[in-house]
Amino acid sequence: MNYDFNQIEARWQKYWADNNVYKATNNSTQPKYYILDMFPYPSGAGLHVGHPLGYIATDIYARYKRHKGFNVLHPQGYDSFGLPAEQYAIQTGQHPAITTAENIKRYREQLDRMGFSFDWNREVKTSDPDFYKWTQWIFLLLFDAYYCNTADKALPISNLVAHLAQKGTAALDAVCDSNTPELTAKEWEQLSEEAQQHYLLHYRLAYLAETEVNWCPDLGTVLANDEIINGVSERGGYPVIKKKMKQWSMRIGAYSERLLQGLEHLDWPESLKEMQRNWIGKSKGASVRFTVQEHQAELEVFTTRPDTIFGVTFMTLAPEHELVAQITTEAQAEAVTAYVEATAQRSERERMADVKTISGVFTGAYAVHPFTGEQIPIWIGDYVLAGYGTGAVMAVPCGDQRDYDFAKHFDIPIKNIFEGVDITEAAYDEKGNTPLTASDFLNGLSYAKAIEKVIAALEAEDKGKGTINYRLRDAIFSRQRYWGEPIPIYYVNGVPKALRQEDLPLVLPEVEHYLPTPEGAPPLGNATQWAWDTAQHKVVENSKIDHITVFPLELNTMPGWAGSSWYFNRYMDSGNDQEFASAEALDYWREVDLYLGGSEHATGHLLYSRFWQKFLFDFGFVPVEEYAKKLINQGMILGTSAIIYREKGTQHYISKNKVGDTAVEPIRVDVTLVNAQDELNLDAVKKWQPQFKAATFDTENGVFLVDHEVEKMSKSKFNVINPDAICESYGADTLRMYEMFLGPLEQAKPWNTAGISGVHGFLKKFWRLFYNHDQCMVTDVPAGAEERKIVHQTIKKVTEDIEQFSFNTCVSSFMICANALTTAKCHSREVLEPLVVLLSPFAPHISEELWKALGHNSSVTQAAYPQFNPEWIKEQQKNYPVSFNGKMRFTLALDLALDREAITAAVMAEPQTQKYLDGKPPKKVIVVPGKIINIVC
RNA sequence: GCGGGUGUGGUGAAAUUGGUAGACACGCUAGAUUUAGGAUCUAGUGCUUCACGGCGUGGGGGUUCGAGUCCCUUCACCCGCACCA
Repeated sequence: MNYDFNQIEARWQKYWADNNVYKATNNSTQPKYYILDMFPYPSGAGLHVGHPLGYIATDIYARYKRHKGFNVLHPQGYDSFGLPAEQYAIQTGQHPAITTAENIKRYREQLDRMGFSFDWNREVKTSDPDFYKWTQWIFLLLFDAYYCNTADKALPISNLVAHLAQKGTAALDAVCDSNTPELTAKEWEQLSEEAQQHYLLHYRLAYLAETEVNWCPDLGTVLANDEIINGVSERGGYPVIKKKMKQWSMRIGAYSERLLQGLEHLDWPESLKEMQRNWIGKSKGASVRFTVQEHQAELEVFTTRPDTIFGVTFMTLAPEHELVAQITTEAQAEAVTAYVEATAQRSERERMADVKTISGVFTGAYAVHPFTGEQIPIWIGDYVLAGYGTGAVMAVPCGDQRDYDFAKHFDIPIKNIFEGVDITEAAYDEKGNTPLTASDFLNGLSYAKAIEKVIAALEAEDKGKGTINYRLRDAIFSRQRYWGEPIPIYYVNGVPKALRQEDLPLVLPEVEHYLPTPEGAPPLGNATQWAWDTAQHKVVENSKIDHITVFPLELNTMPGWAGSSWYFNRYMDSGNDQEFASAEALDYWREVDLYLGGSEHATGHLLYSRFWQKFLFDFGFVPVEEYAKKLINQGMILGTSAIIYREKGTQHYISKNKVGDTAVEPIRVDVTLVNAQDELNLDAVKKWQPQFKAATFDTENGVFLVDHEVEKMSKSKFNVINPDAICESYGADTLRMYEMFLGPLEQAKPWNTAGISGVHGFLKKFWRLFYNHDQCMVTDVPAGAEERKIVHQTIKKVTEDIEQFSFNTCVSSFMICANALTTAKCHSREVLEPLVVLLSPFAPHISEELWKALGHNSSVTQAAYPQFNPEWIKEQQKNYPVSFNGKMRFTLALDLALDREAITAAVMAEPQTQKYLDGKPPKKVIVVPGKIINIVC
């Protein structure tokens, strides 16, 4: 019987599915272990070889943990709401649900082909109403909550209402919008019901507000900060501009400190934790209030350097700052309006591109210095960001380079407050011990002391206070899209009202067009039929007009990260239609023990999901505040694109080495059209795309050579390698082991199939330890000492390496072991049996088959993990001959040893050693296992 | 600019965490076997030298009996953030 992987793999995959082998139970006497992959978005391109890398790693670990006696939860699902399916719908009219279902089917086939041990009974899809019912439910929970700083947790909004009714905003310490007016209890009572509801929006954790948003005109939607990369949209790379819009937001800022503190105890990659810390961007400083001359207004600024307050020579406001219109003098009005408009029209990208150009305009207004009473001119400049701090800065040109440059550019005076420091060329921005001068009561003080003193003074005079500022901004939660969760809100006279829990899910309605309505409403405005009626809770049939006009529904949908912010809890109890998961299930599984996914989610999904988890924890719905104990980022598998050169403006292509000085442009061609020698298949390329039909090719030595570039694997770059093809020619077990063998899990690496034959050869060699053609080779003859040793070494090494997720070295260990047993012609059951179990997490199909060859009737999945036997090792080590060869050197007569401590003990017990030491204890014993021993006296 | 990371043969990479650097695999060379093979097996393969030997973990310096590993310095590349007051 030869190693017929295709037949073996298909058979065992069917067996596992038919027998529900990997079903996890929610109660077990075994310890639990929850292993999770970041679930994929099912794209139309299907899986490429990069996707399974993480799934293979978690699958190995899951299977290992099962052997070790754990009740393992290893689920999989789909993040199935998203842009590509919707854009396909816009182009073709095909409902995104159909596209998505097709893609999921394809994904599932590909995943099954690789032999993963997922518990598919628990599959989730974020676009499934049974799932998004609970996404909507959590949204309403957030809508119905505010953040109480006193309790340092989220509380029901009813608590806030009670407080307002009793004391107004007095003694209220809660997170709210910066423009929230203060109220007395009486004023609160006098507000109309509507006004009260509007007022509460300042506090709700899911709230509706007029905010500055990132608007992407080409996508026709707003985007969150993490969805913008280098000033353009993450999806599609379209320009993004700032715009004021009424949008739903999530008050994630309320959790800034807890999100920051929570990182301390997480076993996550340091780089990723650092990214989150930077994103949260905590900075300590002070807020200072400046009064504006001839206006009632006060100008509040945030500064990390309140010690430099006597160096202030001007103020700068962001062009979007709300005071701009109010304080600008008539003389300056024209210039200011022009500047504000010009800034608004610049895209985020343009604004980022020329940070060097200094621009700004004087408002004509003056602020009053809180200590000196001096007049300070108020300017506008786009180097001040509207979204950070208060959108206004006190400019200290002597201590801040940007203020310095601005002052120089506009000829604003610069006042030096640093003793003995030369600022004729640049600002002095070090936080050193340089004493302050010309700073009244701060004179002579260093940085730290001055900050302390000035904050005390500000607080004493009620002109400011010590404060902490976070860069983290509230997350915009509305998207003007069709293919997302409907927001379960309706409006009564413009006041947002929550749907009742029994009205959920608010099912996504059918629409004829997936684009915004002619009136500019989001795509849901096209819906003529909602399965929901506001007042009577009846199904509305063709009567949208009445109800929608009376009680319009929210037409925005939720962003892509809504469903992924809590899905890990759903797997614990995915079939539950009463709760998002039962308390019992949540108590049993608690949290994800191992989470694996890419680092690109650092400031998106991984931050939002921590936020939602903390919120659910505050309300007692989940038992733990952090949902992922340990997280590993797998490195991306990169593709190698094939590049050919086209002479500019022609259809003439030139082989790689003949390009020379010719002006050419690089064109990507499909990598599958290129052979291992970098030669392009010219016939195939002419058929591949019409533009090559009439092309001419300048070859060298009769062949056309291509150039390469290593980059992200993507359909648009024609460099995608499909795992199905690898499975077809080598089998899933080879693919699994080869992907692990490629290099360390965390490292990014280009895909190449150069080494795959080595791994495949190992499996064939391993097979031949059991079968020689039709003859089963397994014997009951005991193995020799050498063979036992190598097997025990392999058990020890592989087990240790799995625990450290060092799967590439595991594969090497298996190869070494197989080579040794082959050379020794050892077919002893005694050593083959533990090896099969050891190998089964990596190559489950072949292991099942060989387990059967050993005479077992059950699946290898149920087998106990082989134990490294220290007793046996000790027994062996008694026989290690040790020879003394010189003053400080011993050589052990073995090629490899197992345990450094054991060898040290053995050597110390040697009479030769005792003689050498002459009764004195050694200073240090240095052992290189199996090799050399040095004893230092 | 700030933060994080990586530099080891022709290639992917190991290195028991301070202990024979290059395990294992690809590739390459030679040979065996086979009708043939992208099959299997054997031997060799860091550089240099006919050889003894010498040199080797981006460069320079240091600590140590001993450094790829620790410290200082410098260079190169990758990733993230970036007018954050």
